[in-house]
Amino acid sequence: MINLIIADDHQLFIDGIRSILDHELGIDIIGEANNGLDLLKKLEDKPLVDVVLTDIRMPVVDGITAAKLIRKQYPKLRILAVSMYDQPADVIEMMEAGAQGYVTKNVDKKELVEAIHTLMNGGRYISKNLPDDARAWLSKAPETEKVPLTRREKEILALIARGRTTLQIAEQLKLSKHTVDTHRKNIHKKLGIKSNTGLVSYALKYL
Amino acid sequence: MINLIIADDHQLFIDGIRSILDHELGIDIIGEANNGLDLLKKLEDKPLVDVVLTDIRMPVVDGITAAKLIRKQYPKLRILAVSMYDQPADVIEMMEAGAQGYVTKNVDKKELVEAIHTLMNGGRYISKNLPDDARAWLSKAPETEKVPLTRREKEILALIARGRTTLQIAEQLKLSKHTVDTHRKNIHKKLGIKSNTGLVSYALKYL
DNA sequence: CCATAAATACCTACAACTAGGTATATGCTT
DNA sequence: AAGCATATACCTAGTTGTAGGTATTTATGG
Repeated sequence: MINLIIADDHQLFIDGIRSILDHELGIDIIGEANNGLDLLKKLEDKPLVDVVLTDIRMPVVDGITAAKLIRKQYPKLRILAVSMYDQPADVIEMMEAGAQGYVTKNVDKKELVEAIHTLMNGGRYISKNLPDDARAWLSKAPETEKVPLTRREKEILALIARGRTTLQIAEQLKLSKHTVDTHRKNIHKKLGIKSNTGLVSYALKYL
Repeated sequence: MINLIIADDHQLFIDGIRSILDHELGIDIIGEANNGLDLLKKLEDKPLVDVVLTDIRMPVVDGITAAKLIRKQYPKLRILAVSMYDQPADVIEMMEAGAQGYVTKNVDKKELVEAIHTLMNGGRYISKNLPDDARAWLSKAPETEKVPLTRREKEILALIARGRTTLQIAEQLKLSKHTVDTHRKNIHKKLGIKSNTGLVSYALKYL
């Protein structure tokens, strides 16, 4: 089940997306927001969100700014921009801000669902009707899954993956157990993983 | 560091092995026993043993019987038979009982150390001076790392590897949390792994 | 049918992890 | 110099895991 949240300043558009995705198996709309700030607030409450579907121009906090903040706070979250604008500059700005996908508001249901699934599978998506200049961004920007862990955090993650306990890591690195604990909590938060067992599978795959 | 324990009813032989391995870097003799029963008792106290070096004919409980029991209780333990007998029947019986290696008592230090290291690296070893009939067993018996986990245990291991907690697993399988707990402890014991993080890496590799 | 293996469930005690804070020092960057 | 990220350390509270038991019921193999 893919949990998503929609942010757009036009309620009618949100309702439209709802009616389109409502009967789509495996996709569940678990929240909506009318601007970027509202979106960020909603994300705090909902730990289960997988994908954010957002407009790029919104009041209070725009979608691009929101994307940048989301990228930092919830790096595991997938961001799909849905916009009226098809200027390459907009697309590129939004993708650089941290979105993994960009579709215009006139895509059909099939392409929207395809984009969502592509994102969930770790891919990126720019809708087919966008100018080549925009779509070219996909090949220009290397698909580096930026793991925003610091050096220390990576070091500690590696030790957790090798089965060390917090206390053992603290001894080995000559740190207080509190410090290691804090690092571990920060890793949990950054990766959106809530347990050490989850960290092990992550580390074995991506480290 | 490889921790090993020697079992032989001739103290002189044990002392001989000690003097041979004493200055071998990376190998530490942490115990000895004079019969199979004694060996099993020693193993209960010493959780760090990697390799058991054992005679096949011993009083009280013989080496073959001991090997069978060890195989069940400590599946991760490597058993190297060291025997005067070079009859293929003896070799095969001991290997079937669960030994991973078999050397005669007249191997030199070099071959003994080689055998130990081969076992530690997951391989099997039958000393070169043994009859071809005996050595042929290696190719006949498929090297299946028997994972002695039951169906239920594998099921639970898989769920642990997916990050589920004991309680979540209990709910999913409609069991008491105590039951899941017991299974988890049995898995720990069988695999010689002491933590769930360790189980995750094991499961991702071998399951 | 009997013995053993497998699966089930409970107990105690302690260790480790999870989740929410706060706070300070340091070094890099603008 | 101010701001930000990083690394460090501590607090409370509650949950989960680890390690040692015991014990009963349900297959299953001989």
